[in-house]
Amino acid sequence: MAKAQARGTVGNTVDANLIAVLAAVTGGQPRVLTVHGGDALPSGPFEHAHRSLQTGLRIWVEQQTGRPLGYVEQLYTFADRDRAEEPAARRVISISYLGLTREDKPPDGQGAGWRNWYDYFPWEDHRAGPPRFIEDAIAPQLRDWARSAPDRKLRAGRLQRAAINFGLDGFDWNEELVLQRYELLYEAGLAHEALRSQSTGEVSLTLGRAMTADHRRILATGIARLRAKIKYRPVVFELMPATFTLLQLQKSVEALAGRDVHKPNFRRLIEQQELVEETGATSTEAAGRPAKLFRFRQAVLAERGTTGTRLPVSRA
Amino acid sequence: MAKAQARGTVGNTVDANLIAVLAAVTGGQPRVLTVHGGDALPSGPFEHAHRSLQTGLRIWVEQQTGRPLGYVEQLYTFADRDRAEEPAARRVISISYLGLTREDKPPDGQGAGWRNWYDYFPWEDHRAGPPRFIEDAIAPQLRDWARSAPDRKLRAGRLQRAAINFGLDGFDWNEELVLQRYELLYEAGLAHEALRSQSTGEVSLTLGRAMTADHRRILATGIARLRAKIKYRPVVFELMPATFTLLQLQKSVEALAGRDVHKPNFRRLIEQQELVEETGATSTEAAGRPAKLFRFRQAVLAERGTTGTRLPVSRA
DNA sequence: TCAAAAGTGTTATCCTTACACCCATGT
DNA sequence: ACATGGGTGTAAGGATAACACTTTTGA
Repeated sequence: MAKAQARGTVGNTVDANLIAVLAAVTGGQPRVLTVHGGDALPSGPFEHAHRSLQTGLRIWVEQQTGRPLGYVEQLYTFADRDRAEEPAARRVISISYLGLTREDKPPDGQGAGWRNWYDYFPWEDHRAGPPRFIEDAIAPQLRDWARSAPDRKLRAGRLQRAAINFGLDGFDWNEELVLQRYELLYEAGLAHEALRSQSTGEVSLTLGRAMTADHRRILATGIARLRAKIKYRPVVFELMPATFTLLQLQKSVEALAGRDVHKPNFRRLIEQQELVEETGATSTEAAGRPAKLFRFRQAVLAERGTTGTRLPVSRA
Repeated sequence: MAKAQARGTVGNTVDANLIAVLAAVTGGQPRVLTVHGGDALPSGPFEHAHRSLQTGLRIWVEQQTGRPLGYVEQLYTFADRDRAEEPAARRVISISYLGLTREDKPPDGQGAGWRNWYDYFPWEDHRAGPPRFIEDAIAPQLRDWARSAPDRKLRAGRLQRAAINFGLDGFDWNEELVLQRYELLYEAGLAHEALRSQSTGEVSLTLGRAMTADHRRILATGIARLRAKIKYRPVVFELMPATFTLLQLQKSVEALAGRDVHKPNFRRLIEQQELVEETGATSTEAAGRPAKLFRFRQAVLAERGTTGTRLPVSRA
């Protein structure tokens, strides 16, 4: 039965590369772990000694960051030659993962550090409403690009894609379309990573920091996955300290989703779903009335195979 | 920046294998394409000549089945040694895909053929209510397995997992937990593919046909993904002929989801979402009053980046 | 006339979202 | 007093699921 796998494989071996989008939330901001002085995701080769891809990844990340890896899920595997920088004498397959941690201590040397992920995707942060530069700077450039299409139909298609993805012309903003937006900007020539080296090395405030190779695409994939996931799986808690107030929890969700949430309804939703339990203690860290401290009810992971954290978005 | 990728890769090359879950719906039954006389999924090596993983997969599947591949999405990549059959002198990475087609003509030779996927997962078909053998045969075996756990806590955990996954003890059936159910049976020693060769070669009517290597796990992953996806993306139409009646559409959805749907509400939901448009023609194929023929409104793919086909399930 | 399928009308219920408001604490 | 955050009540609107019923065809 395994004959087909043996046939024709000679000379077609590849290198397998593991690459991680490691996310945390600190100070109300979503962060991603970068290495090599920033702008590269941690990665390393999959070795024969590794029992599985995930264990290989864990080993690598722990070596590079000095921190154990908690929740991990696979993102995507690719081997496209399109965007490779080198002519590639040998073929490389990249298997990407999303990991969630708490940014409790600074990562070990080697240029590793945490970075606000909106540095790379400024247009994704709608917590104070849609950033003005979407209408002012991005939309015009996308419309120019649309107009440059050879035929009428293609032009209309491009305009519509821009409108849907960026919430223009009456379309609602959909925070999950992170990857589609990045791909659109890339297609429109507004996100080529090469731009960085050509220019002064300065970073565009509206079009974001570039990253090594196609790491920004992988990061976009990770953010999109996380934004979708927080709505139906209780993964936010992987990013929270052991105890937290409901406002802290809300701020974390908002940081990830990039949009504001309706406070009273958020609290009801969380409590009604019995995702958390009171610790009995209260916090006076923030101004105002002391808040009850909560902890995640680990039991829910066993009780429900499914279940998540719905977001009562604020349409205002 | 690519230094980390170069370091330490020597001697760690692997073979990359592409493997496909190809689904169709015919005669109201969900089918999966198998090769080698059945019980193996089509697969083949990823070659350096392939521009990307997906193109490699398309080439392979088209060779093995003589049919072009339509909608394709990546499922999962794995390299676990756990379930490998051979001691594995060389390491193999398998990248699995889900593809959707129409089973219009029989596939070309080489032992390829379409098989009802419930042959492999009999417990997944709840279209006529939960199969009686879940309570009669599967549940008792799972409870025995739970009882065999060394400590009290583990026993309780196993019982609860069984209940959640198979809809026992008052839990609702959740059709998306296909993979979790298979993994549970596997863990409980009820789904080891090895059983087939040990026994008379006969197939258990309640525990399903076995497949080569870990292909059944991959198939479970594909079914789970498809069942989740039909609820928020209009993918069913990939499996439908150019024109169809609403009942045919409903039957296809039911075949995939493995559960019945409320007819009047399903029709309203589909029409209200404007996923389809009338062709003007009617069909008298089935008994009863002639039904209007519809076609998928291709425009929706452009109009919405998102949107799907909700299921108004029949709780009866 | 009956079976089989196509369709329509309507209702009860729940969930989502929003609005309005009060409470407790520190400065 | 007031700013800041905590917390409760409730109502409008929409979506979901169910029930009851009529219509059109072929056998």
